[in-house]
Amino acid sequence: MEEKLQLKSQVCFPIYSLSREIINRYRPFLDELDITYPQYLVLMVLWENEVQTVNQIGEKLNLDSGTLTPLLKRLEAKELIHRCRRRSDERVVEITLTEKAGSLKNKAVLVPEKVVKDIGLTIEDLEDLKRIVTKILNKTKKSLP
Amino acid sequence: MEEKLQLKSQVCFPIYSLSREIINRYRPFLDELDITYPQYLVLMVLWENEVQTVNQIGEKLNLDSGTLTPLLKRLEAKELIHRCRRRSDERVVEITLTEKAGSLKNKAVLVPEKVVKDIGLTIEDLEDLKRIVTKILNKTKKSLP
DNA sequence: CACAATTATATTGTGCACAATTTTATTTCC
DNA sequence: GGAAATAAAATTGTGCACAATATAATTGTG
Repeated sequence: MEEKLQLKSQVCFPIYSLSREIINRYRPFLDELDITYPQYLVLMVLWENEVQTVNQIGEKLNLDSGTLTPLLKRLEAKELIHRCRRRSDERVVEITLTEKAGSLKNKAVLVPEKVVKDIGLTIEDLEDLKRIVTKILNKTKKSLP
Repeated sequence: MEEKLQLKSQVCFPIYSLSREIINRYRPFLDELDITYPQYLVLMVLWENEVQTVNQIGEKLNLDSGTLTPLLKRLEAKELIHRCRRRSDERVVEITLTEKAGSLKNKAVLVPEKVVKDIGLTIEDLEDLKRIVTKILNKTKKSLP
């Protein structure tokens, strides 16, 4: 019993720890762009497809409206997005990028490689990590109720 | 540039995503014990060593007092820990487990394997994941300023 | 011994996450 | 066409994370 409860034998703790650690490494670079990591993720989703509903963004990031609504309002306050209800269905809020967000993209694209270099990760590290994490993420989705 | 900014080519997003996913899988089991995942981590640290200061807990979990102080007060309110200033140095708050926390341990020890089974992870998944995540965590620590 | 520097924790403020509930709009089905 | 069911966001409330600052005790130094 003792062994099972030791932090070092836990599976989730290293992942939880690494997730926070990497986000902390992103912080100084994202501070320069005046955005947070979750805001950066939302912008990435939008850079891939410039018009999306709150729901569509939420599905891609696994975040609900309770998280997204205030986050999107902050992005709107920074003038990086517009929030506008769809004329044909007023329940839906469509999110679009502003020009300011477009010009941010040039700087944003450089951030991940800066972080990787900063930490000192190799291509092998990244590929190993991504392969196993993606594999397990797929299992978590398949095993849903 | 397009490719670099796609969510699927990001390193951190899968880890951030997996971390939240696993914590969500822990939730139903931890709900039965009436604790959260971060509270569970603090208890694990204490089950390894029954008397520790706030600082010692923070070092093991990489959490600061801004996070730990309110969390520890909630654990105290649940009567799982005691908080007591050290007589010989009043700056230090020593955290000790209550008997109630001791009896929780028997149930807590079973949680991780339930989660692993629930998701459908194999021993190989776990070992692969832990090996690469730990390797990268070590790099992040070595590369600190 | 006094006082500056250090140490340990607490406080404050912002921003996620997520559950539960509410609001408003749209469909569906008699 | 109107009530019930459904759908999309928003709201509310709790609990982390983390930066910045404050508070209080201890230690080091002249």
